[in-house]
Amino acid sequence: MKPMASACTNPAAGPKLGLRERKKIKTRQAIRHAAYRLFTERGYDATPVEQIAEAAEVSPSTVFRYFPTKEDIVLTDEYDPVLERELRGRPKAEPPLESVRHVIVGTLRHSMAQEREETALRMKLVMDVPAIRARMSESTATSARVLCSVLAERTGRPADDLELRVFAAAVLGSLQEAIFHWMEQGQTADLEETIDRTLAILGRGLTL
Amino acid sequence: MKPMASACTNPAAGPKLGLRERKKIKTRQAIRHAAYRLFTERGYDATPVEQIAEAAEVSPSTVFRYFPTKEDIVLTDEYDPVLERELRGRPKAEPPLESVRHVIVGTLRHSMAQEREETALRMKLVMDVPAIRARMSESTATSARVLCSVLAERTGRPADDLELRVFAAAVLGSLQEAIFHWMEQGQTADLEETIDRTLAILGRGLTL
Amino acid sequence: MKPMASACTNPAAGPKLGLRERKKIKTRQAIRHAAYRLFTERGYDATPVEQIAEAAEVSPSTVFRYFPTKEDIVLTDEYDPVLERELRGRPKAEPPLESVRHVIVGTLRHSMAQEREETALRMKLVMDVPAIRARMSESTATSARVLCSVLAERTGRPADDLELRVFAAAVLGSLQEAIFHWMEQGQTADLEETIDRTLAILGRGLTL
Amino acid sequence: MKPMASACTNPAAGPKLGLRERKKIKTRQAIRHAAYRLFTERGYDATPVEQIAEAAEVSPSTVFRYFPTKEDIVLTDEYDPVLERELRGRPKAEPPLESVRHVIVGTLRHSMAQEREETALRMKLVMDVPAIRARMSESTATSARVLCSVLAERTGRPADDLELRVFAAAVLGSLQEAIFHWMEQGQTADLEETIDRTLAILGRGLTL
DNA sequence: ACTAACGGGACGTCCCGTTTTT
DNA sequence: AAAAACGGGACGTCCCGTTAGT
Repeated sequence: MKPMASACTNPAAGPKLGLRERKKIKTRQAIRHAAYRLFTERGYDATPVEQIAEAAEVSPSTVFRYFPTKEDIVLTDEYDPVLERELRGRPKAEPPLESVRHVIVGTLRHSMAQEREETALRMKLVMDVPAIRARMSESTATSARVLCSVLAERTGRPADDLELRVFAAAVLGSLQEAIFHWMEQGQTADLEETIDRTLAILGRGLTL
Repeated sequence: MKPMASACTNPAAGPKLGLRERKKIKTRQAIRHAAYRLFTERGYDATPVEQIAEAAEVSPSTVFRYFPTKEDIVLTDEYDPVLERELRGRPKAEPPLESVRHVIVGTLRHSMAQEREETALRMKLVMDVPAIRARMSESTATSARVLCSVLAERTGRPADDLELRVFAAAVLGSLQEAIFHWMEQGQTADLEETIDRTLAILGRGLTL
Repeated sequence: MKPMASACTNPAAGPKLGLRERKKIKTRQAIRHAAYRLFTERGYDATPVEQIAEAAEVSPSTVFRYFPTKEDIVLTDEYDPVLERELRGRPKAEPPLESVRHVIVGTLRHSMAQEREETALRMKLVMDVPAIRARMSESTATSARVLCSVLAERTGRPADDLELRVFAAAVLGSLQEAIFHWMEQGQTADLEETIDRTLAILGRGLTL
Repeated sequence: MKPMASACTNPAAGPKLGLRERKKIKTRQAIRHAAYRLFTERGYDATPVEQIAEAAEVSPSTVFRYFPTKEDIVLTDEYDPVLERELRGRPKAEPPLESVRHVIVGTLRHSMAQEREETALRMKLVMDVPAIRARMSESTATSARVLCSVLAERTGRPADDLELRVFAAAVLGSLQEAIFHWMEQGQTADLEETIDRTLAILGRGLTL
């Protein structure tokens, strides 16, 4: 579940990390931030990696060392482990859709509070840049697998059960659509409420 | 709705087309066939447009005129108009999910009958080649818009109604997943039945 | 047999070639000449393709269109067909070693007369630049195959006959060594005589 | 003379080496083995040094310290000193070609007995991978120099005598060709006999 | 009109030398 | 002293728009 939020790679997180580790995290963020800024200013396709490197004050090689491709600058995040952990933390008896709802809403709320700017830009990029939107589907697929595996465990079904996979695909696909919808409305609506409505639609069965 | 089938661009289809038109369609198919063959032999990324052109006995420029990008060779099809027409042809009173089911199953049955080879390869490519799978999401998005617009008309809702969009996203996302599932099972199951089950899951409401 | 001479790609050769063809040959030569000049001035490794392109007044892309790799600028030539033709032109009854001698000496004489500068530089590059010397062995292998096939025909043996292949390998290997030897002597000796001696050594049987 | 055999760097060989020395040799072998395995699995060009390092459980820097370049992993061996020693060990009066025959056959027999697997893979790599085959010629050139110097001593000629160099070039070139021939025949023939025949051809004088 | 050739630029890979941590 | 990370630069591939020949 990385739809739209970046992982919380707070450099001050653990005091256990060596200087090296901390520096790496800082570099990673520097690159991402520089990229986001430039993407906003002049667009994704019009921003060569070289300029990102320059803005982040690293060499292009370094950018590629951190992010295998340019798209990964936007897409790589560390959310799936979070998703997995949070989901496992929900009570076993809770209806799956309800668990998902809690986790999503919670995560999103956190993102919007901590890194509103960046989260919003990320959403915008996913919406607007075809190359990124395209790559996004890979991310979603990964999250879908994670979701499946957690639900498989909880329900005792095999992880490649059709129903499980349909569940995951429908939920994640719809959530992305919900976010797009919300953004196209100018972000005027209440995002959480939009998500609630979306999942409710899925829960009640698709009729119109 | 192009998930996995190519449009029926049979050059002998309509006797109405002028010689020029028919030649164009033939070229288009020659390129596509050459591309498919090469993609199968050596992989998508390892096949430059130039080789496709060579195999199809046209110039790279020509490939380029027929398909704006390489990915479009795989993805461009002419299905959405078909989808739209078929959907409109369903009785107004029919539940939307049922209409979709009819259209999808019908289309797929036709594809598998007429162009089994190519349809299968196409599915395989969509599953296996990241770049294509990625672009696929664009296709799906387009189909989603078409689906929305038809349903909007039928239900009298606005085309950007949240519920409509969630409906479309959930249905199309799940269908793709269903097809992947079916392929991973070695295509042993009955595809139509798999689709029926998938849509039934969505219709009854997502519970596990 | 491209050991050290470049093919005679005289642009004025055939009056039959269209403007397009002639221009291509000119471009090819322009690139080669520019490269040779720069290699001489500042060394092979120290000359990036970009500078070659600049000097030849074409774009780097064009350089790569003409020569798949930088090494090919030095190594690609069109000599094997010449070798083959000339060899076939020799009387069937002539001892093979004698035929080879004639062809080599003749070709070399021609190169040295027509393009002395370039031939010499080429030899020097093959001697001095490891990467080129390395690639040279590929060239030699190709020539060896050509030589084998001609001799196979003449003698009625299969082309992969051990004796044939040993013949070709020994001859071509020794010739290269002879040329290196001649160059290291400061090109003071008579090259043709050096070659004669070399082949005589092979002909009489390796003893010391 | 490293045509195809790796030096016997058995870590348990000499009890004289200090612990440190032995560890170095082990690392060297670990890297080489890892590299060989990966080259076999996925090809030479497709295996970055970084992966080799990973597989050998050392850092890329370390690989780099042991082997100046990637190609050296395959090519660096310690055979020339062996060649030299063995050659010097042959009786002075023995015809040079006979001495060479003895040494080559002996060495090869040993390699095939002790490290058949690795020797075979090495031969295969030299045949199949252009980059390695190319670098091989460097090796051969070095061996040729060694061969020349030994023969120079024995015959009292200068080391850069044309005849000496032709001798060495012809012998080593032909030997490689013989090995290729033998491999292409599916390694069915007797390798030693093939070598005997090859040197006999050279000894009797090149006629067909 | 059609097609070949070119330009220009981005991408991503690799290599190897240098600087920084550990 | 060993390693990790970085810098810098070259290479070669690809794409797609433009120009120029046939």
